[in-house]
Amino acid sequence: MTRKSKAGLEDIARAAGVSKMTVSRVLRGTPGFSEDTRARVMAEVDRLGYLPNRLAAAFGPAGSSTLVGVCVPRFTSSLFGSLIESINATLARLGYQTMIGSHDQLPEEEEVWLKGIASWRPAGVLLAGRRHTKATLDLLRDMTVPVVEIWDLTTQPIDISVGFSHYDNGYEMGRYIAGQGRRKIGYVGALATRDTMGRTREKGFRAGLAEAGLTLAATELLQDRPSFYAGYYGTETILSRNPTLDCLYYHDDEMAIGGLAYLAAMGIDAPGDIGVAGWGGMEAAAILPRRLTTTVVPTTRLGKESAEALVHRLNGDPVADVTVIPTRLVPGGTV
Amino acid sequence: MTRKSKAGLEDIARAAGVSKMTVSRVLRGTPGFSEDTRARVMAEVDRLGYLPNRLAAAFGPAGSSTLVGVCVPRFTSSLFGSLIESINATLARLGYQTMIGSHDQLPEEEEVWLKGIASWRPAGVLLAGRRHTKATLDLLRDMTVPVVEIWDLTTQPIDISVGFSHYDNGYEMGRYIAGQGRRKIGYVGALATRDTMGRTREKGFRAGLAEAGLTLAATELLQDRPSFYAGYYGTETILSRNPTLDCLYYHDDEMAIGGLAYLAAMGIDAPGDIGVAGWGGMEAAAILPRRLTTTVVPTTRLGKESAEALVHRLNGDPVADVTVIPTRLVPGGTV
DNA sequence: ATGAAAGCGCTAACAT
DNA sequence: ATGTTAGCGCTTTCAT
Repeated sequence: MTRKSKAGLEDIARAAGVSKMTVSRVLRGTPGFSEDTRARVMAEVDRLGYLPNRLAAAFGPAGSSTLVGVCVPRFTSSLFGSLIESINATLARLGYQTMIGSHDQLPEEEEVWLKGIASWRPAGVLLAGRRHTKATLDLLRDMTVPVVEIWDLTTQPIDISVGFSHYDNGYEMGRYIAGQGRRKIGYVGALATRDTMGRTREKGFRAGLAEAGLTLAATELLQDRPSFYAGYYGTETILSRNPTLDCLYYHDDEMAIGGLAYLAAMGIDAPGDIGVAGWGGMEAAAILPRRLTTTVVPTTRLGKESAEALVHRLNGDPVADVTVIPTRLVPGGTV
Repeated sequence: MTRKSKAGLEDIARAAGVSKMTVSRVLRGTPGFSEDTRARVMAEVDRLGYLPNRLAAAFGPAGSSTLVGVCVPRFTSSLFGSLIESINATLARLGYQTMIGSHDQLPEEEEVWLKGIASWRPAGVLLAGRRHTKATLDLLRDMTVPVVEIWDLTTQPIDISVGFSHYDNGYEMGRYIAGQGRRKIGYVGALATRDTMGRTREKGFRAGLAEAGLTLAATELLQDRPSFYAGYYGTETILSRNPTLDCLYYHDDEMAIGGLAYLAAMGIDAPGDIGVAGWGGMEAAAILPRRLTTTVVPTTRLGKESAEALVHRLNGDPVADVTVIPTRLVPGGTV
């Protein structure tokens, strides 16, 4: 089934009247051939439609793979979508191929993914997971390749960390909302049973409120993944149990927008009757009738810098252990 | 830099007192070993933390790679996000690893991506591109692996095709909108200079309108990629030039929702003053105050069926050359 | 500037 | 049930 009808180094060498080694040098630009030879070799490469076999190259003692593994919670989120877009574009530009995985906030799934990926001997991996299993950490150590932890900043980076503090994001929003005069504030989260970064933001949020002498009046943690729907129904639920809340902070913008849709459907005015704040800075948040108050995360920059950090490490260039990507709380018209 | 500190088949064989070949058989479950041997081998595998080297396995004469390449226009779209999610989940479940790429509707970018991927000798590829360069077609042929064209249905599938007709989607919406009594209809598209499937839907849309004796009254093709913003500004533009339009059909739901945001901001009522229809069936479309009229595309099913088709072909199981994934026009409250 | 030889870790084919 | 041999296509080393 997987027959190779293709020419190899040997075939080109024969056709060009040189040795395999010379062809290899020409192809990789390693010194050791004349201009005349180069031209002859390249002519044959084109004529025979030579397709390199990186498997063989990566397999050999040299072991130079250009495969990079990237694992995120999921792809169905505007934020992770643009993060992947940026990482992939950056890696592709630098000559690497991206292998993906999603763990749905389950460290065990990340572990399963990593085992499958590790056997391909990737040049490095980027992980957007909150937690890692012991087996994952052991494997990462054994792999002896650069590991970039992205999205959150970890206190103990395995290798390189590029991201920002979710705790600080929540804290900042807590202070902002308290400063707007809101007093009975609720939090609507998702993936209740899993350790998401949203929970970290919630912790920071509580601390920010505490700074102003407030406590979180209600919390609604849904089992579902964050989504527009989840925000819609989560709002319905939290308000049915706590009708007097005057502000809601959401796991992310999609949920906040879903919440706004619920409020609009019920004729509840935001920010008049109730304030709404999201997180992430998705594009849609900026074109709402009233722009959503949220924390903007520069996903494109984060993706680019994390991919570049990995490649710098591979090239032996100096890389900071921790790179902070600044986020920005953007007050909108909803709180 | 890429040193392997890991045990190989040889090490396990020595430790278990058998040959490499026996270890290989145990690991792959190929017949030819006793239960006693199996237990002994597996004990050593665990003890030594053996990590298989698929590079070597795929490289050999057997050439059994479990790498699959997937190329879509972009990742920053709710539809492609859930498509990738579904493809990746399905492939992972079946034991494959996903390598990604995006071509931004440029066949040349798909070609560049494919060349990078092909050298890793993937087991197969899934392509969501509208068009392919000649070099791409040649390379796909030379690769001798299954190729699944997804998203659109092609008249001449290279190998396997899983998708639906974008032309029919547009046609159906054209007839529907005409049937709703709209008469001065405009189309707001994106990526004007590229051959997108949106253009195919537009053609079908025109044909659907023609069926009712109507012609498209205005077209606004933006240079930008489809997005909420693009829909917002595209609507502003088309209406400033054609103030009397009574309905707008958009490249996708994100643009339609952006359009609705513009209309709301300007105090223009939908569907009262102007009708709005999108395409794709993104989740947000269903929670708007008035549900968006759109064509729902079952991205999860499409992803699953296309990935399964690829694996069936690899397993030698029968596969239909063309699989139609039905879409559904869902009338909402916007037209 | 060029070539010859060795070997990466694994599996198919062929013994025993 | 188990072992031995050969070789996948490339790059590294060490000649010349």
